[in-house]
Amino acid sequence: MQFKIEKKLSGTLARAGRIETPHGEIETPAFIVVGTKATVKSLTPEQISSLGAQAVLANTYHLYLQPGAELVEQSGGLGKFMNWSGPTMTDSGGFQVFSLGAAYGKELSKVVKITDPALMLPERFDDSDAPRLARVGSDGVSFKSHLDGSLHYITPEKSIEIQHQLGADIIFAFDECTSPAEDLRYQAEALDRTHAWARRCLDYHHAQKNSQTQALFGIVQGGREEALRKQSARVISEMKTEAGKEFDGFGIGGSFAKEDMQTAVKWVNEILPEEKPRHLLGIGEPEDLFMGIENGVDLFDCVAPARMARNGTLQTKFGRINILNAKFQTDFNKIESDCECYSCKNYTRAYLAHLFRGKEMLGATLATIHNLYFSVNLVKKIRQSILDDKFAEFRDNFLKNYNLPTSR
RNA sequence: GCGUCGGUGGUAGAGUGGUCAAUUACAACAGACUGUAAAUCUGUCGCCCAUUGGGCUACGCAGGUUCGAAUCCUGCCCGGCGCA
Repeated sequence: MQFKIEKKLSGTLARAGRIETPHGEIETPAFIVVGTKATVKSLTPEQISSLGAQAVLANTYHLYLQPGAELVEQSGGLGKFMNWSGPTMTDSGGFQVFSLGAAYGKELSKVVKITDPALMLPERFDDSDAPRLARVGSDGVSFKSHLDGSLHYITPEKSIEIQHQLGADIIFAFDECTSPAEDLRYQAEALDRTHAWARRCLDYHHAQKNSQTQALFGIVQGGREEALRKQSARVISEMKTEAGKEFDGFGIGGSFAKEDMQTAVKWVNEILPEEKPRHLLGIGEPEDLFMGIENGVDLFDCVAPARMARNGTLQTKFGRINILNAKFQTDFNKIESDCECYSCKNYTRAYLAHLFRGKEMLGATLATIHNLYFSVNLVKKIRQSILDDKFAEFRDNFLKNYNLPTSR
């Protein structure tokens, strides 16, 4: 994998560039489409490609459980298996440490509000006895399968081994994504673990020949704490094997309070080496994309557009609409005026409303095409605005419209 | 005509003397969703005020029994089934 910066936007950390992988290029900044179980839910690869997506991110934990990493390997690797010929990535399973662990059964999500009850606890308490499917040990994480209850112990080496079998172009170190509700003591402890695991991932990766074709990104954690974030950025970016091998790029992970996200990203990206790509894991609402790019992020992935699409919420430049609202039954306009996606070029809001009310599968497909096009294309337009030196103008104009509280 | 079973909120369908404005599901109306435990979840869902709460009208129609009836009795109307 190689990364080239084409243009930097002065006065900010923003840059436009391109990543070369064995399966093609990714022009950055880029919005990577999520295909957790080797499928972007409801879409064929042709549809993924024609909406403009450049790469697909799948998940180690999910594919390990089903259908199994060996099987994917036998089939010729992730891309071959799912018939996606472009670049692929796999997340390490680190997010599942959070979503199936501390966040299991709770209302905690990847991004919380600073006023969230979970953050407002008068005192921290130990809830490690609460039901959860993932438990952190010193050596790795034990998972109780959400599919059949079977037990699995994932170590850093195991995660990399699975990711080697899956064979994506870019893979991630196994980390511990922490809850934003954890106290400083726990965040520091978890960060030490994430660093130790990163080291083991890096060592294991470079001991295998897969390291010649697959790139490994290290993940920065540290929660909401400036000192921890900066420490993590330094540790991960300076980490080397005995032979001097480093991470090929970086992920910025964690569960954020929305209000803290910008500062956290900035702290980190001011430290990470400029010449390597940075991926802001799991983030991708429009405001976040502008924020991330302005603060030096090259890659995003986010399930929100696809999930929202399946649940009937569609993106427009004037904000979201819920296609299930009564008024759309007789609205014969496009989902979004001026949108060039397949769904907008061929169907009306009224038709989408009908499909959703009838619970027809095509509704999910058309909505997903639109929402993913919206996010992918938004980042492409931001990229172009960097190349044209019109970033601030484009951002201000977009956000002004997007946040209009008026009719959509 | 006789017998029999049944008529409950937009729909289906619980309830069979007080804890019933009435379980539940669907529909309807809104909301949420950020490295996918998610084609999911949450709220509202007789009318009128209200902050907790209160008032009113309601379980085919009309009477009745009872302190109290969706629930019991009588008659009527409507529907299914059986026998003529």
